[in-house]
Amino acid sequence: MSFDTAPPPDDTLGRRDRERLARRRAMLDAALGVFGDKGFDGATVDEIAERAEFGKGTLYNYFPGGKDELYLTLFEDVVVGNLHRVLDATLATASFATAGDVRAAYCTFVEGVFVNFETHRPQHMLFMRDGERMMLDPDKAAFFGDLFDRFVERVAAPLDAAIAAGLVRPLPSRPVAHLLMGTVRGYLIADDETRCLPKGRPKPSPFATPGEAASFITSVFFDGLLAQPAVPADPA
Amino acid sequence: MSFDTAPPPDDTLGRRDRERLARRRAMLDAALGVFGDKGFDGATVDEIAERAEFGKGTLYNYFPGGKDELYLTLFEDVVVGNLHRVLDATLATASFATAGDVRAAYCTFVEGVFVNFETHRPQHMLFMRDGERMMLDPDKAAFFGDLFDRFVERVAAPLDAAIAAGLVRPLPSRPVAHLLMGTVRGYLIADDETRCLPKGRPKPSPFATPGEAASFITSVFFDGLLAQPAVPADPA
DNA sequence: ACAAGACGTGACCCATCGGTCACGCGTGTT
DNA sequence: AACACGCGTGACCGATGGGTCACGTCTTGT
Repeated sequence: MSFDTAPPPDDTLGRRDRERLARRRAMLDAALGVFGDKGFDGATVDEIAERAEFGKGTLYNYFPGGKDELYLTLFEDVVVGNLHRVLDATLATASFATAGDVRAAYCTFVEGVFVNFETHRPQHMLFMRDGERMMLDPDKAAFFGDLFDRFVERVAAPLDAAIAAGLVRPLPSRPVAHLLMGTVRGYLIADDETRCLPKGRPKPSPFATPGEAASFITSVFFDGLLAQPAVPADPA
Repeated sequence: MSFDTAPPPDDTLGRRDRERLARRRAMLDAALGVFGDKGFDGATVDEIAERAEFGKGTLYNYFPGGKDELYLTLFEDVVVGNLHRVLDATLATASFATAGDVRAAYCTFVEGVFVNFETHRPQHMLFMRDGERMMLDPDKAAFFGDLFDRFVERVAAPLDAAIAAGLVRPLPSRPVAHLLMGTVRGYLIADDETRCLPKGRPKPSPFATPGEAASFITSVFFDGLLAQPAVPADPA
């Protein structure tokens, strides 16, 4: 597991500063691993320090806020950062001429989220699992709520354009975006729940690739379940 | 907060047995409150015992498995029990003649879940928040996965009928049910996340009543987002 | 009325863990 | 080469909380 967030090391930085940066990264990397494996409450600062191959004191030099600071930093930089980057690479750069374009753009976006999830499962499970727990603390709740809210806003923006162009039904865009993100999240959580099933029960989500799962969700979301209108699904 | 799950006290039981039952209930009730307020890790057995107005030792007499046993019992009896009862009262008794029937039945079901959620927020947050954390332990993961799986199966069954009748597109029913439950869950989680928002940001989900939220989700799910087919939404 | 046992009790035990701090090594400076 | 200081270090501390157990009380059966 490794970051793909940090900006390329800036050559204008002194050696000392670069070393500091590298250590910070190593520590966050280790924290990510431990948090991912054990969850927030299950993780211990000792184990993080050990995995980072530093003394616990050193860790507190770099992150005086301790466990919480590590977690929140990780969350904002890595998890939310990843999601925004997926968004940048898909929805944010899309332009719509037809309803099929909208559908395809959101499908690509959702697929991107799933791929990102596959690649960085631990940090996302961290998000899914412990983010919600943080809601119990009002300060953290505000922090998380704000991050989520900002993200939803960016997901909603292209929808507004599509609605203005008459390509999508005039539903309120923010609730739709909210629902879409909730769906993705709920799907991933529920999927994880059935990952290690007892006996030989058939998995309820038999999608082999993120692409299949994404087009399934997109199909439901954009075309609806009903047979009546027999939507001629626009090939991307 | 109080149970609405326990079967009416059986008169065939001796006084001793009825007392035991009542105490169990009081303990579970207290545990539910504390877990709901503090989360699984945040809750302490002492506080549960105190709120139940019993000694800690007594609590261990009734639940030798301690904290875990309390939590798992609670989860299965209360949370999953509630959901099954909602399902019994809605989907399980519905019969479909038209596509509108299907749509209405699932809308009622989703609304039922939302209403239940409003009424029993703590236990459901317990489910949302800490259920996922339990996945880290393989044994518990099997337990939760199985419960969820069984529930999904029941949600999927009416869909099969609707598909067989040609009312719903021939999508695989279990993944659809899986997705629907994931959506509801994701919606509720995301909604909770924005419940205590900083500043005066507009809430992304402005639905005042469970009914509105449910018909919104149903509309997206059944009619799709696209404007093209202009689905004539069947009034229930 | 007395004995016996069932059951509630909370003080106690000990493991765990987040966080601290006095020490000393190594680096860079004079 | 000697000195000084930044910084890494891990032993240590205090709090917390899950789980136990010897004791007392209250019911029950004789």
